[in-house]
Amino acid sequence: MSSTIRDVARLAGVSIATVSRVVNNTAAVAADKRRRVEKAVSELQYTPHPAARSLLGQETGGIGVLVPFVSGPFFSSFLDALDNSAHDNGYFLLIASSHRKSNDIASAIARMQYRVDGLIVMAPALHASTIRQLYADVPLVCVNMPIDDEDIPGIEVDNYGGAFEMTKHLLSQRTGPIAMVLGPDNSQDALERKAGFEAAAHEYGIDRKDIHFIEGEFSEAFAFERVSQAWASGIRFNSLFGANDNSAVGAMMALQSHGISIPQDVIIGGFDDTTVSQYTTPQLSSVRIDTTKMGHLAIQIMMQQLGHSEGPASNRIQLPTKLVPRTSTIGMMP
Amino acid sequence: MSSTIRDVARLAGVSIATVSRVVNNTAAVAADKRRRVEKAVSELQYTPHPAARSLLGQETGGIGVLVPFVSGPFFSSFLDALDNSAHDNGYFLLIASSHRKSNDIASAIARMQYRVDGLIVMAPALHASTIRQLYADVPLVCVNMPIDDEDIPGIEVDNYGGAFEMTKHLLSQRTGPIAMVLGPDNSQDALERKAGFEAAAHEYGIDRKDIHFIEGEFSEAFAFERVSQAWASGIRFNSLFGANDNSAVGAMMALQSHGISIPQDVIIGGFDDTTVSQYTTPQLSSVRIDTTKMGHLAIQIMMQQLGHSEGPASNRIQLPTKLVPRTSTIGMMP
DNA sequence: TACGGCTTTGAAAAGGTTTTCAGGCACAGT
DNA sequence: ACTGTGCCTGAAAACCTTTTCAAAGCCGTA
Repeated sequence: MSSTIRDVARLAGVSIATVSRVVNNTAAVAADKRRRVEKAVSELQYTPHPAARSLLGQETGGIGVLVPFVSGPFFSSFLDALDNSAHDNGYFLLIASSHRKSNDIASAIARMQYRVDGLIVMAPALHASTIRQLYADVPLVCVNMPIDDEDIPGIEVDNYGGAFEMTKHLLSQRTGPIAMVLGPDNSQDALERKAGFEAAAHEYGIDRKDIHFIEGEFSEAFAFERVSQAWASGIRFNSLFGANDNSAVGAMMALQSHGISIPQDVIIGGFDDTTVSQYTTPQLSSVRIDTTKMGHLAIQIMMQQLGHSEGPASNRIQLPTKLVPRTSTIGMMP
Repeated sequence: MSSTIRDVARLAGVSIATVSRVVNNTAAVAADKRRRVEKAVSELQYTPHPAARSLLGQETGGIGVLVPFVSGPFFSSFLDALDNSAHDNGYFLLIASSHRKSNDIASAIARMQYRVDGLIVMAPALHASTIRQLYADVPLVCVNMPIDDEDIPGIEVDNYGGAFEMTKHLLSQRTGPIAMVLGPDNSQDALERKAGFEAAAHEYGIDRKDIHFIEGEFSEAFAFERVSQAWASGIRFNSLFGANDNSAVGAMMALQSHGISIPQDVIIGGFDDTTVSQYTTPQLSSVRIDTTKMGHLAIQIMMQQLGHSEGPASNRIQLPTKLVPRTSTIGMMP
């Protein structure tokens, strides 16, 4: 069915070495032979077998990507950016999701052995050095996760700063008791957001007993339930910060179902600025992470690691976040 | 760094053939040698080089996936299901997006040559036989696109039926002039939805001059603009069907910005039942496609093609759609 | 004419694995 | 003791490509 370099050589009346030279444009070949080879290549629709190439230690042309989930607006727009940039650089993506379970990560990485030229990993519950240990032979770029090794390049999101800014925004609109729906506690980004929240609350002099933490796991349903419980059990607050948009939306629904008006009674802010935040009523204020830029940067750093380009000056980038105020936090001061 | 089958053989004091037999469990091996080999394997952390395997015509363990976009709730939840099922079957995914441009599809497929054991393609603008031609050597499963070859397995979404049902729903709530925001006209699914819409409108005896088509391209912004224009230019209708949720939401925003109340003045239905439909005000009625099931089925059919399992009885499946009525279509009869 | 240097070419090795083929060995049956 | 049978094992071929090495051809110069 498919033709090999031998078939091409035979048809063109040259040696396979010459065919290889023409195909890869790697050395001078006489004009007439070059033409004959090119003709044979297109006639036979010859494509070099990538396995043979990578067996010789050549590049595979693949970049492995590990994310907690494939779906969801946050991850999928990151993947989209990754896909675009990779494609532009002549690479393709091998994608695997871990669903936040770390044993899946190990097996996914094992399966990528020898198949990729580099690895882009987002695993908020793991440390970069753990990943590096799992697959040491290949350039690694860590995104949005704790990077505990100087030498591992990566992109860190300013979760702390974003949460700090959002919390300040909330408290500047409405002071008094405040609540936060947390994220999963093995998740570094969730912890950083919590820290930013706390710092801002302290800066505003909010009394410790007026700071309420509500458990969450980055999901709308869970947040709905826990916030509902909290409110029913008498916990009161003037403003609420959700560790991500899902949690904030769940909280909004829960409070509204208790007859609370947003933003008149309670103001709410989220994190990630996913698509939904524009469609809730009121529209949800959030903290934007530029996932597209994050994807482009990740590939850019990877290309640099692979020696294909100059890349950014440093291979350790802090990605800023941006407060996006909407109607869920715009209310009158009491 | 990484060890080869030769290193294992040397350490265990056997031939490489024996190592291969132990690793693949492909023939009887004396108990003591087996143990020695296993010890050596774990000591050296030996993993067979996939390139060498696939060079021998073995399976690569990869499945290529081609989708128009990676992001967006519809595609990403499909990808998520694909990823889960593939992982369960020991396969990993090579993902590429075409961004609806067909030349990208050709190059993406070319890049997957020899790297995958099968191809799952969703390319609503292309025909299955075109894809087959592009890469003939490998099992193909086509999803949500026109399948013009008896022998190509695939999953067809009942776009016609879904649109028919939604349109009937709309007209049963509110008769009279009706509009539809179309999809891109090279997109088979968009055309089927249009056909279903027309059929239902005719069945309800709606006069041809009371059926308005508004251009669209499956995007919210585009729909917003065109619907706004249409309304401004005096076109009137009691109900509107968006070829997908994005278009329906765009239309809703446009009409609301003209002071029209949904559902009091105009009722609106969409298609795809993406996440946003639950967050708009009013909530958007839509037609659900079970993307998770779609992904599972696609892998199931692929496994069957690869001879790994029985799979469903037929490898040509019509995936039903389901009407999900919400508040955007619940209004009083005039 | 002879020789050095340059360009172009092909033969062959290497890369890591699976699989075929044939040989070796032990054991049972005669 | 000899043969047949069956199980284990290792050598070697095959998969497809890139790259090194050496040879061959050609040109110009001494």
